[in-house]
Amino acid sequence: MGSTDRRKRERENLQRAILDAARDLFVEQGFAAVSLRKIAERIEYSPTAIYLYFKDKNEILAALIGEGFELLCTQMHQIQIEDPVERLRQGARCYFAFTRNHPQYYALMFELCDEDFEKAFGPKPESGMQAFNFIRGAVTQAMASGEFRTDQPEIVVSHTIWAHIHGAAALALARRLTMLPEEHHAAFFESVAEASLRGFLVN
Amino acid sequence: MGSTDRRKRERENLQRAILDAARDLFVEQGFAAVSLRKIAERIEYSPTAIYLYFKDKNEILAALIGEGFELLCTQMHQIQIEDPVERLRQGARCYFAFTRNHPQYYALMFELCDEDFEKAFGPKPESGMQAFNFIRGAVTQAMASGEFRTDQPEIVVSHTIWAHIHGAAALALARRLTMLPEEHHAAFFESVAEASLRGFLVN
DNA sequence: ACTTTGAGTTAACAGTGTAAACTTAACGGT
DNA sequence: ACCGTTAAGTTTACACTGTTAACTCAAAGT
Repeated sequence: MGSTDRRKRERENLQRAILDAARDLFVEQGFAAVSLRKIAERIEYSPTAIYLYFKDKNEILAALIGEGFELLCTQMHQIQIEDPVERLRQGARCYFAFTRNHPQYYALMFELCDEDFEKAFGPKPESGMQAFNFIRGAVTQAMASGEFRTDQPEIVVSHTIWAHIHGAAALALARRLTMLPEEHHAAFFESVAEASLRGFLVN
Repeated sequence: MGSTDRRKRERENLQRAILDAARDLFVEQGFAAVSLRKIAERIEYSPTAIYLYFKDKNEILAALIGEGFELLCTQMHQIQIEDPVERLRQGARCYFAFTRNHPQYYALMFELCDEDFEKAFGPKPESGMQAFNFIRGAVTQAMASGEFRTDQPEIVVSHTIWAHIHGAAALALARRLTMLPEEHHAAFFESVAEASLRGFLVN
């Protein structure tokens, strides 16, 4: 036939258009300030047409969050370094680069209330946890190879490192680094990447 | 007279009642989900009465944020330990205790958009920065006494420590610690407090 | 006793998310 | 070539939001 194929393709195109418009508007004006009517106007459809593709406003947010995590995971997985410690360093840099290059996604991904979070991760939690598993894998390996101390459980060490990296990203995103002169920004992120590991290295 | 005094007192009482009702509702339902009408209903006044006491909804949020920082500062200032490193450790514990005991305030204080932030800190920025200055003071002292290495600027070290502590608090608040078994929670926070410092200690 | 003041209310507006009813065009089977 | 069905989209409507303007009314000052 091909005609049903075309319909399906058109459906997916519109869904994509909604997501693109929503993402751009969220970036420009923030999630709360964007109404379905604004999205509808941008894609030149009636507001209620969106409900044929998404259950409600939160669901389109959840879809964008999913995309954000996939994007982050893709970039993380491009890191192929044998040494686990160096891999962690590079992972932190990758994480920071993501928050710098896609602040819009990061804001959506980590400034959410619980319901939205579950909506985003209920269907595919594996994607959201892969960034964290990146850390866990490296920590496990570093402990096995003797580069990391083993006086604390791996899960605690992994969470500690994650907290450090996430904290720096969160402060930067919330524009809480106004006390830090611009010329020290790079040194700060490098310091975070290093300090998050140094406490766990042997000697 | 006394009568004008009573009027003034009544004014302040109602303002307090608005703030209390708003805080409780924000805790229960989140900032976005609370309408002025709900607040008004709880204090048994008409919705527009609130506008006689606050310019708009954001201003009542800003007022609560200010209260939150004052509360945090009060608790921080009760720490009177000479040794700067031990003071930092205790400060981190105090910070975590605050997020545990007043998650409602912490959420308001650190999940805000920029305009709200400026509204909250425009009038009194000193209060908001005092928690950070607590860190700076201790780091400066630790560098002077030789307990901390001095191969990085104090401002970078202070931010790094802040990022670590804030990151742990933010993860806990966003309920991102589901991978961490309950029995490891205390160890995690202690690990964060320790790891945030260990990278900067001499030998 | 009269005016002024200020606290509070009612009514209204523009904008929100969302559901239900309606339209319209394209498809599959006869 | 027609017809019924189905899917896509629109119009209309509702209950709710933050906020402004106009109004009421009791107390205070003179």
